[in-house]
Amino acid sequence: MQKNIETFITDTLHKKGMRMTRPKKEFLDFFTSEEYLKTPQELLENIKQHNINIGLTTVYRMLNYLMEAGLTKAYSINGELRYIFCPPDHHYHMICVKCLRVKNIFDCPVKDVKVDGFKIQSHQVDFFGICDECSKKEVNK
Amino acid sequence: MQKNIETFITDTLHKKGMRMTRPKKEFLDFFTSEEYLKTPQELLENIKQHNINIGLTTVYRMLNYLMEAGLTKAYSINGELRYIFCPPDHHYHMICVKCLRVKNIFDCPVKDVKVDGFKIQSHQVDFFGICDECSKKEVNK
DNA sequence: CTCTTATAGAAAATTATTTTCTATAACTAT
DNA sequence: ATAGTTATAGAAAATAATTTTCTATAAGAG
Repeated sequence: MQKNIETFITDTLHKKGMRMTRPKKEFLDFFTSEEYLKTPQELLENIKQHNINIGLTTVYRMLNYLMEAGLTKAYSINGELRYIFCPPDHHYHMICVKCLRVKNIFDCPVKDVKVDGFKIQSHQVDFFGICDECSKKEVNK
Repeated sequence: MQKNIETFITDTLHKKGMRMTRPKKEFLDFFTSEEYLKTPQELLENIKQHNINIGLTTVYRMLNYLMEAGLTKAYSINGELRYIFCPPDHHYHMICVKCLRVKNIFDCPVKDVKVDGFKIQSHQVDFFGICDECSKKEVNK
């Protein structure tokens, strides 16, 4: 976890009277630098593989908190909810449909416009494709 | 449900050895013309309000089937999975963040391109905003 | 119209998620 | 630093969401 993200999240927590603790840090340390869409279970397992012990409840609580804070996004893939950390100012996702790797894309060309009677408030653009590594693995590219 | 959609889905079902039945038709009749993101429970309730009786299991089975067929999309909103029917050739969604109304937008300006090592295979663009009706209801527009 | 087989839906089983509870640890004020 | 206050972690229990099982029924083929 980059220092600035940790500081940012710690400040956000404090504004709500919440505390930055070891389990939260351990979770964020892993989650904020994870590149793949993961289920809560997978996140816990991955973290435990690093010999770090936190509870599943903490994973759920952090995911809920980060979702509310707009710092995480959930995708329903094959009936499973999978999560990815979203840096504060990201706009696009590039998602590999094979390995579920996600890349954040920051530059946003879309302006505030009115479409078909709707005032645009926010937007998300998600591209689904094959990442370079999965391309290499393909027999029939 | 428009005739052409029903025919299209019936054909798709038959290709898999599945049958078009009264409960499936009742569900599709409602779901394919529903404009708002709904939970499975809500869909069932709405259908029952029309004095039509189908089971929750059928709702889940149809949603799973339509998701697989690419004819439905799920959004995780406030921790709830909400579904919307997607016509075969839609590309964009306009989603009202207040009432969860969804409009399909068909024209797609995005081409097959390679971005940051990813070959784009499909994409989705989801705009979140305030629909015209919710705009009218707002005190502070 | 008959026959074969997918189906609906109730109930049970399973899975995912949230809540409860209490010892512990984080921050505040001394 | 240290003591006091209160949010917290995480296990267990509770709940909610979803899937599976099972069998009478109905769809569609011939």
